[in-house]
Amino acid sequence: MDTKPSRRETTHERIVEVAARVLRRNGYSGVGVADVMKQAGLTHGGFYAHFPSRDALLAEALEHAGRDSAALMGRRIGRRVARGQSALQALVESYLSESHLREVEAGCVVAALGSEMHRQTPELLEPSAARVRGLIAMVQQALPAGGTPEQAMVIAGTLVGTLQLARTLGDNAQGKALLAAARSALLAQYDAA
Amino acid sequence: MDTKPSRRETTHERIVEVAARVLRRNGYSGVGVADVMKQAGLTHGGFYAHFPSRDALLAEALEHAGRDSAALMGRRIGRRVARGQSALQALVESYLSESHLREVEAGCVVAALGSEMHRQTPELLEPSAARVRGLIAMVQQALPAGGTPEQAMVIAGTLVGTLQLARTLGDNAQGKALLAAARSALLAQYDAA
DNA sequence: TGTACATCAGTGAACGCGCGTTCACTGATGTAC
DNA sequence: TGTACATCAGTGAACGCGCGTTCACTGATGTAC
Repeated sequence: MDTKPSRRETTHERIVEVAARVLRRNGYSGVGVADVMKQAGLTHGGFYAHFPSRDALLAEALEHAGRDSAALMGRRIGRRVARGQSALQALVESYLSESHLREVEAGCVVAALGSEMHRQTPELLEPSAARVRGLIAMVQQALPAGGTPEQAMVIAGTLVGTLQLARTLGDNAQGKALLAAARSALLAQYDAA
Repeated sequence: MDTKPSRRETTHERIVEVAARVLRRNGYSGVGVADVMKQAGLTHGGFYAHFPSRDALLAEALEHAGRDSAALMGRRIGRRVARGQSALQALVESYLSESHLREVEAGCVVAALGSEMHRQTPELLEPSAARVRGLIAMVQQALPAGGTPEQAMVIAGTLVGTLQLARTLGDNAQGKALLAAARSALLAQYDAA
């Protein structure tokens, strides 16, 4: 059923992909129309043939970034589960990995934007809140049988907060110590094993 | 020993106080020189008699915001301890309170800026990282005897992440449920009682 | 205590720059016959 | 299959605005005698 995407659709998608990475790397206010278009191989004038406004791009970029990082996380979790880890252990160790510490622009959008989300206009707040709900749902799915929504919320908060603090302290012993502390605490408390 | 502060020092302090609030409310990029000066009752031209650059103001504002919110939190914790709560319970319930959910501009600077900190230039990154270490130290002090640095790190991460997610979901049932879930989980796990 | 002058905090206009947005135009794609 | 034309994606110059920063100036504070 999928018809081949038009040139226009391909370009649109490419702009959103670039924006989804820039958004995570630089934050909401760090996404510039001209910069994104340039990275997509275009000139900035054509932007408004694709989006009614910069905010409309950001809203699409948020969704794309959410799907993108969930897919990446899903692949990593899958590999760990195939090696015998529980779903929760795979999630916690993937999320609180040193790769995720470094790969901001491909990583969790909630960790990348968490402290800025509540300040956005409704047009961006709603899709941002949806990313938070999505993260909590992802954690919930990884919980062992009997895991409660409350547990999923707390774990999601711990993942996001710990990753942010670790990124601030840096890709060094201090940051890694934070990740390691949270990994072992979460697994000791919530993993069925 | 303190000599009365000069007019210049009083003004300087007032500018920093305003900036410390604006910084938490609007984020790093939301602090404008003209806006801060206006809120301090001045015109923007005088700014560079007080600070070599906007970044220098932000560095001072970070420190001020850290002391400011630590002092506020300290007072609230003191009142709860006087009523018989443990230090950890007082910290957790103050930090994850609905007041703190709402009072962004007087609240924890790490929660307010967490996801933006790692993107700052060294001049701002270092004072930001110092705020993170300060928060972890504050948690450590509230832990019961035998509490480890690793526990302090995880609790700090959970506090910061949960507050951010709750703020994003809003001052409503969803946000409050997040706070409540984290309060009971943390106390069940780490409070000596 | 009172006056004259030097110092200094703050004013307000101006600057250069980057950004989001608009728009007339161009060159390529694709359709009609 | 080939040509003529319409459609459409992308170009690049220009706009208005806000921002950080500079600077000559003013009015108030405080010191010297």
